[in-house]
Amino acid sequence: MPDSPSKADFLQQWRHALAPYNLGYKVKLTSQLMYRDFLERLEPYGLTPFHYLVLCCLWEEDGLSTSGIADKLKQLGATLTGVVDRMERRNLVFRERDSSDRRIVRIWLTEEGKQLMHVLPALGEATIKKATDGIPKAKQEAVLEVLDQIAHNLL
Amino acid sequence: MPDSPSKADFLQQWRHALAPYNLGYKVKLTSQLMYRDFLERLEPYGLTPFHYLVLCCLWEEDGLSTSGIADKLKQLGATLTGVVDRMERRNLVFRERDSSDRRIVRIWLTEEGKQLMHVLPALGEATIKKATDGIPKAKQEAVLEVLDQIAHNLL
DNA sequence: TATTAATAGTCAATATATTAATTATTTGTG
DNA sequence: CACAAATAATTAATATATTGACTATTAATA
Repeated sequence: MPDSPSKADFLQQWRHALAPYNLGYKVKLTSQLMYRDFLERLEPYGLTPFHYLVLCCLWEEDGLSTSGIADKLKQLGATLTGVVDRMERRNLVFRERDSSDRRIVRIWLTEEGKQLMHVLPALGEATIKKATDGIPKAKQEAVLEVLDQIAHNLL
Repeated sequence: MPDSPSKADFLQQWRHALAPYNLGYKVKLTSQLMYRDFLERLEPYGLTPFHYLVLCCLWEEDGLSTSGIADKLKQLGATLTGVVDRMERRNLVFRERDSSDRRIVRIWLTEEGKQLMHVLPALGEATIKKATDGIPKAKQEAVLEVLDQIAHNLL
């Protein structure tokens, strides 16, 4: 005889909360799979998806502070420090202390960082296109709304 | 004068592909926020969300191989090695070589690992409940479907 | 059966993430 | 003004993740 029926019943009752059926796991996996696909597309440029997120912020407003980027992306400052370190080494950005408030470090795009604006968004779009292939536009919109609502609920 | 209008227009055209508006970023953020919330609930037990995922697999079928768990969760074997190391140190599971095929390492629940089945799913549900507060059930179901479709498209 | 293939797992190097501690600077208040 | 509190950024320690290399074992095949 396999496991007693009570255990299977118990697990079935909690199915919505158990991996690999629950929302948390599915969101995590989706995030990971999109990360993998995008990382592969960025590979020829020696960039990572996180570099892209930071570049997006700076394309919109160059010279943001470390915490300004962190706020915009809902990331922790400590994470940004490491990412900006590697972006600086990769010659995408450089740091500069704010002269009027020397606690603040401002991040500026290099010429290369600026020029990538004309290349990278198309790569991001390619990942999104592959991911959402066959999913009706209305459903895609609904998902974006739900994700915004979840973020709002947890922030 | 601020930036030339052409740059703003250019970015507006790519809005759906740019952080923090694009699908990839929103999925990543949602994943991170649910991770943070769940991690906090697991803190009294000294566990992480990843430990929970592995435990879910083993509650359903104890004695899975490392790659069996990796397959079920779509994770890489190399990642599982580290996670199982820490779960073993935490006394949640133990490893055993398969006697008929000595390449295979089977992962077994300890008594503590088994007992947590009666505690942890409620914590996972609490995170999901907080995350999906105010979102109609139909919309939640639609999102789960879309996430499955995306995973299918990228796997 | 002697080798070659393939498979299972681990290890090493690097890049996110999180928390907690630390430094430098500025603000607020008595 | 002096000094405590708040803020910005970094560092350290630990835990995911990814790729590529490596070991041990088993399967496949000439």
